Amino acid sequence: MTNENTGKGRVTVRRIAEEAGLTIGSVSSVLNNKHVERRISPATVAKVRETAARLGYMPNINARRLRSGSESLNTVTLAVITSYEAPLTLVNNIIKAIRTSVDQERKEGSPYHYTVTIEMFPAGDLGSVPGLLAGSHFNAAIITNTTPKDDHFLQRNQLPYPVVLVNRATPGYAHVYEEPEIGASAADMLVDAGRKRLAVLHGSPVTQVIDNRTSSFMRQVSERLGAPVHEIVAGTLTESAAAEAMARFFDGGKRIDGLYAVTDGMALGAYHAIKQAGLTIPDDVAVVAAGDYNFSSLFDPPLATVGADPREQGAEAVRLLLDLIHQRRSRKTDVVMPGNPSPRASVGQA
Amino acid sequence: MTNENTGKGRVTVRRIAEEAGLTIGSVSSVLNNKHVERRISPATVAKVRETAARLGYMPNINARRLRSGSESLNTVTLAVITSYEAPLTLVNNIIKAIRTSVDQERKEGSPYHYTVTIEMFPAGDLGSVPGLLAGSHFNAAIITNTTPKDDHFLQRNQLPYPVVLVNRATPGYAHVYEEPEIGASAADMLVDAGRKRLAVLHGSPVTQVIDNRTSSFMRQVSERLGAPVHEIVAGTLTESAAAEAMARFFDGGKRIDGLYAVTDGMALGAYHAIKQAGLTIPDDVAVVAAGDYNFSSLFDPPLATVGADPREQGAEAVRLLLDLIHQRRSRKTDVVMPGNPSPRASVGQA
DNA sequence: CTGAAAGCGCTTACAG
DNA sequence: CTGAAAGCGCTTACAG
Repeated sequence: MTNENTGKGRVTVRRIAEEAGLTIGSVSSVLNNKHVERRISPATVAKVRETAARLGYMPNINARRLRSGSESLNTVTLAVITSYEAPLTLVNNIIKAIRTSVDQERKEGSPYHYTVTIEMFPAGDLGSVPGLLAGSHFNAAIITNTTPKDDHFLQRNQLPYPVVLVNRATPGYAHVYEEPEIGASAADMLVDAGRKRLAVLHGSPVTQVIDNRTSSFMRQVSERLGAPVHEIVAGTLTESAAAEAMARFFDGGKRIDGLYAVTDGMALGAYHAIKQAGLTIPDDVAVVAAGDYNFSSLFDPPLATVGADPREQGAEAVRLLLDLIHQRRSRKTDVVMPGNPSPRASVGQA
Repeated sequence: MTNENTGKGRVTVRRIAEEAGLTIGSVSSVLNNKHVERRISPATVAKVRETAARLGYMPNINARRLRSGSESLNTVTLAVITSYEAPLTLVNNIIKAIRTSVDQERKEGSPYHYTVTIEMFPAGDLGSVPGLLAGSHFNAAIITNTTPKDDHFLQRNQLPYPVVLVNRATPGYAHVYEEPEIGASAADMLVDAGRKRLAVLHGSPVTQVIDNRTSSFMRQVSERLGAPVHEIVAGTLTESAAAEAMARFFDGGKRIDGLYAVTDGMALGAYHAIKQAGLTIPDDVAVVAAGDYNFSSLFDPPLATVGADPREQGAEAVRLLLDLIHQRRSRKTDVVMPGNPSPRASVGQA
């Protein structure tokens, strides 16, 4: 059952042909199930199959696609690049949007065929993505969930193909990002509801968008109340990490009457901890979040949110990338996604 | 700003060379930023860049990777294939698991480099995935969220490369699937809690796993209570569709005291509708769900679940696929993920 | 039925 | 500084 290919580099059709005493043409025909039309003898077929299996042959996909002609000609490879610490919510929205846009293009008669690859990198190490600098792995990319270190990397190395950065403004690239004053509307919602002792709940990795959401909140609170804001920091951006961080905060005996969570997933964790602490929402603690999921209105009580619509953001990023590819928009285009403040029961509003 | 390439097929280095009066070697060197070491004149550099931009040149990634030598040699392309109607939760878990497994392999000195592509197909039209039959687009695949029609397709056309089917047993392939009696444990939980008027909440697309979850529940209820089960069918498997379907059900004046939702996302929607109807969980309606997310315990009240751990399932699928690739396990391997019944407050348990 | 050869688009030594 | 050529691994006419 074990692969017999030992230390001779990857197995190729040539290797199989040598091993089986045949030509590469015959080998290829059998491997592509063309042996019937090519009238290859059963013995040869069997020998090729046996040898390929024994050596653990895996075709070189690049060679196959290159050779397979017309289809390869119009293939555009799109990469969705994300740090792997970050939630995949945004990536999901991007993938779905690619699907939609590409279907649309095809209906309009576009000759292109798109392939989507996912690349993940450890936050701060964007440079480790293979083919990133050379452009040897994809024709265009949407990059998201970068840290400041990654942003510096992008600024030093202008990538030589169409790129859309989501949620981060770095000179020289096209961007789609959430209006940076999202946090200020959150602050307004809480202050307008008469809340005075406020906290912000955030966590790692601190991407640009998380940082914006946090700092614009703190700035606005300081401006309106002149009071400091508690910073509650979770280990990660997950629901459970948020619940733990909130529980620790309450265990420390601290009290607040208004909370801003930088994602609605974290708000779900916060809801749990608040209720566990015997407090009610919104009477004891009003809660507002920036939105990433699409079901905040189903929370109990329905969660007030201030973020940009993440589906629309994914769609916009894909639209922009395709426009860059087809040279319909400039590489310096910036699209700002407006916040969509939705006061709901969690801040005492219907 | 518009692409000047009109109707002459895709632009290649050759085309740029002709257009600029140069050789393809020079063109390639400039496009790869090798013009300094190759001491190419500034005039030539400018001309190449201008021409490439004007024609809207996009390199053929397959040719680049093929030519770029050693790296291409050991590249294995993995596809994650899913119907695009289905939630991407499982796909996320698979992608994360690939990342983990691949990192692990590299630490152990594997010479392979993995590339991940995502392919989506309209439920029931798996055959539309490019390169699926020929194996010309990837070396191995994890396929999930198939409908019975897709399963028939797979059975008729045995794919000529390693494949792992997730949540569906089709002859001739390796599988990872949830223990099919999940629904029975859900029924037991509700019946043991003294509930008698039960309903199941499900929706489209009806994949094998959704069907299993539903039918094993109905069978077990019928066996233990001898009573019929209400079937509440949502338009899709989303949270909001579930909320709407439940609201319609209650509006119709129907009453139940126990609900089984086939995903926990749907349970979230159901929670909302139940509370809206002025009912309490679990006193009026006990709720249990099969789990796809990882935060059911943060629901209010914490949601009882019966599903297999989706992260573990993703990890297992990837492990199996890599084993098939390296010929360490047989193509007929079946991995059954045991259910993990977690009674929680939503069925009246601590 | 099988072998020998062309060529996909590209990069990179090598020779001038 | 630039041109001409080899060759990545593969598939597919074409000639026997």
